[in-house]
Amino acid sequence: MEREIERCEANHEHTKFVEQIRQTMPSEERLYDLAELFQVFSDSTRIKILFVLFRSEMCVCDIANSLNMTQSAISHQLRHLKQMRLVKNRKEGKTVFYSLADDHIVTILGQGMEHILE
Amino acid sequence: MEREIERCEANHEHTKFVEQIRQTMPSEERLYDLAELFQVFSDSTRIKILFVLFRSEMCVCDIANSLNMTQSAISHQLRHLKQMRLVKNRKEGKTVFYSLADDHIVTILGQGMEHILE
DNA sequence: TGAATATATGAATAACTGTTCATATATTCA
DNA sequence: TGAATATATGAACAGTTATTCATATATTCA
Repeated sequence: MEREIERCEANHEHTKFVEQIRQTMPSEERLYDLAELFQVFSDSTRIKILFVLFRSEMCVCDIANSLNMTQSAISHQLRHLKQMRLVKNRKEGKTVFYSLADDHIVTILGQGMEHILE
Repeated sequence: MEREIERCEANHEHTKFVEQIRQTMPSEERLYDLAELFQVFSDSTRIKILFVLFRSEMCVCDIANSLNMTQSAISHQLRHLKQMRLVKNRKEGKTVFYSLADDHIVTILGQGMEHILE
């Protein structure tokens, strides 16, 4: 798709093109939510947790052991993951089992992995 | 130094699992790279830039105008996007045109958008 | 050449984030 | 009951980050 090249000179703030972009851009709120979602993927501890849960549901203690980290650190991160609806949990006695919430997670991680391996 | 493994009742049943997970997990380096990639998606300014470039290539000045931000702020962010190979650029005289680097970006943003709209 | 323009970048700062530590809550079972 | 266990959470601290400001670099053109 070819496009006419616009020169950067004073007063292009109101060019048609810039106006179009401003109008077709998702709302500030959605863009913020989107950034917030990816923010959850932006920490290697949280990514590790997701990889672990990709295999099967697991309790907090086992996640911590698998990743060689403290229960507290994992619990804090699970909180973020849950808030962003990337994981869900179920309680069984004293134990809380976490699992992946939906399929977007696998796709997103997969695409990310493809990108960095290119 | 290896941390002491914390015991929980559930853990007794899953010790073998924990070992398996440790072995099938991607390397620390890859997990770190993956987190770093998503970190780039985790700021709404950078997401806005990607949305703008999704439409067509564009010079720094026009991106700044479209988003109503300073040239400096945009330039700093484009640097991050370029470092992570999410955008590429070409120079034409004084002007530098940026564009999306590959298709993973569209997929990742699309999946993210689907997730938050659910 | 020098003025004008487009972009890049270093430093500073305010805001944010992940982990640890201490402790709270919730559940089981003796 | 109370002890033991699993998880959650508030506060603090160290490290990171996005923007601004000032300025540098690069290019065009008169």
